[in-house]
Amino acid sequence: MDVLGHFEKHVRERLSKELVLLGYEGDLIMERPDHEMADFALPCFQFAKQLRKAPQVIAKELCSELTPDELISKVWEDRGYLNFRVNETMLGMMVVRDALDRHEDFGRGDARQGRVLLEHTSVNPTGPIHVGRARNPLIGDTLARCLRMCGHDVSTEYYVNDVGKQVVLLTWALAHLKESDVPVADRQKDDHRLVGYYQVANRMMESTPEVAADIAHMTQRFEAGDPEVISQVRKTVDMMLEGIRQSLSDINVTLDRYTYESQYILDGSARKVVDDLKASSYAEVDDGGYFLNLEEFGVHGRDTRFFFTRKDGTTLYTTRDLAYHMDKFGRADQLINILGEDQKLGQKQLASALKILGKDEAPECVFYSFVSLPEGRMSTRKGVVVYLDDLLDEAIERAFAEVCTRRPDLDDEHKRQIAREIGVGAVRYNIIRVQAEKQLIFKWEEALNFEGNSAPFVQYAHARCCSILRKTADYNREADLSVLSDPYERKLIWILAQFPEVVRQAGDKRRINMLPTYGHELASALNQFYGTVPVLRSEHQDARLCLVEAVRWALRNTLMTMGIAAPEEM
RNA sequence: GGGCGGGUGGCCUAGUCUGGAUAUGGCGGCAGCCUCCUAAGCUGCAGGCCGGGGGUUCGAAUCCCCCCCCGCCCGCCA
Repeated sequence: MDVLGHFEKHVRERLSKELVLLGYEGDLIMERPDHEMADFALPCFQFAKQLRKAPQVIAKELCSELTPDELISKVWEDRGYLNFRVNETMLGMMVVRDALDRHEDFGRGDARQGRVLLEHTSVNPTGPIHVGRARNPLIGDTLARCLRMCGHDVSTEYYVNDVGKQVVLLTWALAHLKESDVPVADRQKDDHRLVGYYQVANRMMESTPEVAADIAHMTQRFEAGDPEVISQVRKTVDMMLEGIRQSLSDINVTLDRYTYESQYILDGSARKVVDDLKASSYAEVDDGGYFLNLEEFGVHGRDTRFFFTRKDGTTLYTTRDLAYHMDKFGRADQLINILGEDQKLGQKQLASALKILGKDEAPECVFYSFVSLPEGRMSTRKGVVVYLDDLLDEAIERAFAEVCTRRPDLDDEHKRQIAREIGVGAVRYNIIRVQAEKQLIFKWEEALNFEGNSAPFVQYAHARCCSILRKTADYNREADLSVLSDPYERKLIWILAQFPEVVRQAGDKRRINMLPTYGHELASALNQFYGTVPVLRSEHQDARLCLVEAVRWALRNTLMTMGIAAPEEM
């Protein structure tokens, strides 16, 4: 158990014992008030009814029984609250020691049972990733890192949509359009080069019936299993996917596995899903197309009919997705999907269908709202987009300019390295820091924010720690930490001590936005300490160096779980 | 029409699950701080009927009901 958790458990145990003596049975709720107020607080209103006493009286009675001990330095009553101050010296010694002993494992939870399969990104390979969709890989990758930090065994997966009209259309475009037919791409990466073909072909399909018929014919050949078309489509998808993979890699996102949708047609598992569903009592037919009646699964109105075959008997996207989920359940104990909010109904229907197929668990979903532009929604098809690659380039370029003015002493390669780490960090941080359900409007000046609540702020605090540590050849890591009693030191220790708990909660609650919030808070406390309390050449130099190194590990580990580099100088 | 999610100072945002003591921070604004460990920093000031209305409660940003605004979804598409 983490150090602060140990303190809290101790307080709870002592409280429970006293409450039993007072005649109270039941749970007790403790709070973490503002640090200036107290460390732990017990609102005694919760006991008033059962004990038939005023909260103030209960608090006073508890207060007189709960004498300070090794872990608790102060207990006092205040308007019905019983407040606690922990023994800050003890907390400081224990938590700094923990960080200095465990380094990159500081904050890491004990190994947990079961394999987690986290599906994220899974964007259609029809164009480069735009910032509207970038929320998906960033939430997914950060959650994966966070869950691993919590002690889970996590593997990540991208479901590649290589079946259907969209990819056939793109394939058709590559075969029938000349380079001169499409606008010149801004960059030579295949995803950017190819998206122009996709956009032009979409317009042609809408305006000229012959093209639409041609593409429809190609789609039929594809679905009939024509090996030539299938291999052509696969080739196109792989080109596009390589570009997407590169973009993901540029923002520190790598996936453990790419699973192609076509696999489930080829291996017959989609067909098996159709057969199994047809055999169920929920299956009905309308004009040759089979659907499930989901009335009793709480899916009402027009959404009740959940089709799983076309009238010609071929499978649908949803059918393949069912086969994919059956496959995933065979490979993991727990499924998590990161999805856009437009997938909610589909996931509900999918969960019902899985139940019909005999699975009693449903995948857990994290939904996010879309990022839009001030002008409205982004669309790859219409070309109304800001691509992730462009945002990233801009961020890195601005960071580079900033590094050049601040650190002219560094060589060019080093400056570029730091600029990359800052640019990537800023982009990741700004998307991750807001709650997933909140709708975002993309604004360049916000996405490129390098001050205040931003990645560079946290990275800078880390670099400051490194800078101090770098200036001392060596120091006594066994120094007496009980001298750390300055208010800024105590505040810093208190926030440092929250780290393991923050990681745990961010993972368990799937609320990764707690990580940037915490990172900012810790960095801010470090900056305040830095500005007020001298470390080098001070009377408590070694103890303070221990604290700085402990904070450095916490900052580094916070940044790492967000997929953001922790530069040693900037 | 139905379903789901958001609404917190000028702008953005934490907290809502698990109700508690003066609602978290940032941006922007104003005023200060670099002979001292990197000023991507620090300090101070101004700015809030937590969308509106009812209810539950000793106590509501948080729970319940109604309403308003914004987003998303409601294809034999993917």
